[in-house]
Amino acid sequence: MKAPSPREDGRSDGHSAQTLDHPIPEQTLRRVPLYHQILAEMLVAGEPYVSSRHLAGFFGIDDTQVRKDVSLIGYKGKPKAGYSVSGLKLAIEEFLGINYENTAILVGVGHLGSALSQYPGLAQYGLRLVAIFDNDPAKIGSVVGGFTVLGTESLPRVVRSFDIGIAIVCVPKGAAQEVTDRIISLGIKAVWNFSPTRISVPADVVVRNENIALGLAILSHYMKRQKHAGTRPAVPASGSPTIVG
Amino acid sequence: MKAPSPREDGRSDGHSAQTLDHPIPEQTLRRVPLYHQILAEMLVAGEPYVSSRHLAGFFGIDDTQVRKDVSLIGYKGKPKAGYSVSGLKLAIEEFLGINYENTAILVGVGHLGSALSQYPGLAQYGLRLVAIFDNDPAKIGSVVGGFTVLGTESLPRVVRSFDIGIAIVCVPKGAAQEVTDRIISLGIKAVWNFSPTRISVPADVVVRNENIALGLAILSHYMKRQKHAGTRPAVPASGSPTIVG
DNA sequence: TAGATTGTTAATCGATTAACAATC
DNA sequence: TAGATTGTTAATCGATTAACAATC
Repeated sequence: MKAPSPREDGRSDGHSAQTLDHPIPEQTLRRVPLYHQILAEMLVAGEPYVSSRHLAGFFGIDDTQVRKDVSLIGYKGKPKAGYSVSGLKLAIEEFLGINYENTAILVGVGHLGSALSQYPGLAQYGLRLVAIFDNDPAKIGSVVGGFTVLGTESLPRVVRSFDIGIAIVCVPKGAAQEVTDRIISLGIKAVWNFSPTRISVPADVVVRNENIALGLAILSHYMKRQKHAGTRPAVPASGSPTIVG
Repeated sequence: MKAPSPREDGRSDGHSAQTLDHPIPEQTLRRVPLYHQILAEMLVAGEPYVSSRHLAGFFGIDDTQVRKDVSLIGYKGKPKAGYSVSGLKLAIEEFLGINYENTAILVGVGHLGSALSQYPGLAQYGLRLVAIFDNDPAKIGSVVGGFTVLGTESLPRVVRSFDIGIAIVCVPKGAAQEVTDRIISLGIKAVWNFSPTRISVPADVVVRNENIALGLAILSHYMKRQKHAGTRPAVPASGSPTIVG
């Protein structure tokens, strides 16, 4: 198997469009959506202000870390009061770009694709699903989550008419790269890949390879360690929470 | 909203059981499952050896990084030849604990729970799903992915009879903490949480909070940056791939 | 005002990368 | 053997945490 050589063929399998310059640390980018989640719950609970210390407590991190992250996204708090919950939440949304509505299509209406097409979290983060596709004649024409499943021959027409920004790929392993190449040839610049394999894209396209099973592998390792840890004396009250992406 | 105080109440929302000592860097733990995925594909392709340089190429990282990671999991390569694909793959499986069969239950048979109960990737990583549960009378008794949906009153019986290790939680936001507490009271020590909220667990329980929408937030930020990056001259051939968990 | 909290600079810590001897 | 590749120690880089002045 040949490894991709991004320097030669201009393809990469990461957020290559981002790597041109790095003003925002990757770790900050991982934490910010977590803050957003807490802030959304606080807003519902009607809490007007939150301190960096309080926010840090949810993740077992240092409060300086929170202040630095907030500073990086360009939001200012009030000394003594803390951060405005609604203000910081909005600033994060602006920073992440989740209040711009992004139109999306989904390709591959299997179990996972079907679940995603009905997942309320997508709309919550500004994603508007416009159409779903499959190449199985038995599925084409059926209705899933309010969408009529279209055949892949309709891809060019739909992508052009709706100015689609994101393609969600949920096809089987063997079809993932081929489907992705085809979608990209239609002009789509962002791919959210849920197929159980990594895909490569040209340097001007953003891709995020999700792999649900990878999370299981990490969980599995911690379970194994925990079993063995039981044989050693436990150190009480020293376990602080860890964020594991 | 009150932040959890792990030092006081012994609860945390991370892999607290792991934080007692840290022999393995968190970043290594994130990369190792990615290596495994590539090695699995290479094994199918019949390639006997792989060099650290080749493996590193898939992720745009330094080959020294790969050698250090491999060294941390305790596997040895052959100078000049590289690593045995099957040997390293097996060593990773041993290290992650994914060749020990873990029995699991799944609670909450909504769209996502239903998709997960039929996801072939679970078995691939050593997870054996034993039963699925819901509290909706309309779902109880129906068959999803080969499992008859059980009512939650059957939880104690099933957990005890099958020595269940992992609970996969796919219930709505409002029910997640309550369901988790109940499961833990039955003796389960690992929770894989797919509900769209963070859950807290006692220090001796391992939890992994997955949130599909967080990935979308990160992708969204990169898309936004990419749009703006178009106004600056692009630096060609410098974009190396980035792993974004 | 006094006290609490932000924002930022400096110090520490950990992770990545470079250098290179050991090995086949 | 010569050349390629591992394994590991040292140097660099980046991220976290500590310290503290500024602010309300």
